Amino acid sequence: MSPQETNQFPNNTEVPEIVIARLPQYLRVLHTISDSGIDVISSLQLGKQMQVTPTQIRKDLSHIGRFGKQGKGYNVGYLATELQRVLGLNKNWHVCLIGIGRLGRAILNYPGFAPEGFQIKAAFDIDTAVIGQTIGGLTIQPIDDLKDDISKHNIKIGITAVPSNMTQKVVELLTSYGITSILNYAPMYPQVQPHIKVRNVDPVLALQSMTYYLNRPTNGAEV
Amino acid sequence: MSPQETNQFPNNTEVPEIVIARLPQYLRVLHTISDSGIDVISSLQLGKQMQVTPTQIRKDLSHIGRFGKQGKGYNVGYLATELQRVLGLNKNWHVCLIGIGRLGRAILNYPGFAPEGFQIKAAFDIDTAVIGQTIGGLTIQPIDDLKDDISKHNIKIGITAVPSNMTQKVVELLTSYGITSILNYAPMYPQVQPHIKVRNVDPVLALQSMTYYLNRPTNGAEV
DNA sequence: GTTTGTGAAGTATTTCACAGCC
DNA sequence: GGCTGTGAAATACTTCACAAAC
Repeated sequence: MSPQETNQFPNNTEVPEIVIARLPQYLRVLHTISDSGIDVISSLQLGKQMQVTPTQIRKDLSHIGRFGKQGKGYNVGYLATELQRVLGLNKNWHVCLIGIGRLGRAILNYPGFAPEGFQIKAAFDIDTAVIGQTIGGLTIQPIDDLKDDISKHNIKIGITAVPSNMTQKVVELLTSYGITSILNYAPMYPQVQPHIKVRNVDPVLALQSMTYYLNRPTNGAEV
Repeated sequence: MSPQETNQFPNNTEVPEIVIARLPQYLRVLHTISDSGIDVISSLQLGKQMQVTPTQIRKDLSHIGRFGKQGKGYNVGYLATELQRVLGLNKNWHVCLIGIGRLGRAILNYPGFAPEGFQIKAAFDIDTAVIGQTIGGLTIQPIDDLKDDISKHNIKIGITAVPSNMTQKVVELLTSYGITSILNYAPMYPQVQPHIKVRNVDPVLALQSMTYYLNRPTNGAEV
């Protein structure tokens, strides 16, 4: 396949969402591999490093294109670039944050978003005691500015860090202004239309899904 | 089935992990339903509220027992209690935290764990500038105390908030001391033996799995 | 010789549909 | 009449196995 072919969608079937969710993980590992000076890697080696089967890597990648060379493997830099392109990570995304409580402040100060191309351009609250404060270089605004700021700053992603009982309302506000991607930190899962993507960050739920196994007799410990 | 029967394992086949991961979500919604004064709920109503199919709820619950009444539905309080029991959430769990950087501090101050029965009993770091400080009522200890503290405080769960390049080592340390449940905040997935459970909290990965859809022509937006 | 990309086979998970019970 | 619990059917996902490419 010649490089100038536009092959962003090699077939007309949907890429399974579970595959999409794995691509950023591949990308991240490719970056560390690239940093260590390795130029070419096989699905076998990559799979060993990630503890996934090489077949899964090849099958996943086959959903979005053909990036490898038989007998060789994948060019690390090229594959990373292609994954970034497919995932839309070759540009910056503008994000807004709703809810400047304890958690919201931590998010504003979290240094992990910007280097990955996610820039928090505006932050909102309803509490007049918070509005006007400057945190992490951003001045907190009243929620009424949300609509205008979304278009002004070309914001495509919303982060919600408001109390559970307000989250559904805030999510509906965001989607009514055209936001289709939401990262939700509240411990409840807002209901949205199918074309809206929500990812929930929920450490308590993660803990609660492990205690089940702490209760069992230690199966597999004989390994 | 009489209540005094021990039916914690209605059959000898494994409960799928994907089912276990959904049970805490059911539990959470049941609590809010209970708070609103409703005593009995059908899988249809519950499914509407959670936007999942009633069949899935019934099938999931059937893996761990029979909790409903035909023609009626589920007693909210009873089902919640049973889910708590099966998940091991009817007791407190002792947790330790490794890594007291910016993120670790936020975790120590996060008020969401304790009400759900997860108590951070000890916190560790290797930085002598941090060791000895008191944060959120806990005195930060050197990592060398980890082994003793795990047995002293009956700690069963570890939270890692150390840099990516140290996470694998810290996870191996924890598992070598008998920890089998780990909540990992580092943006890398540590490799562990099959009987060790790891849950990763990774907001950047969550964002990166949404940008794919932001790039597409808005499919489904015609709804 | 090595490794990809992929149909086919095999598993896992979800949904259907209905007997049995309230 | 309404709803659960569950085999059977359908769908989704993973793994196998191998032809084609290097």
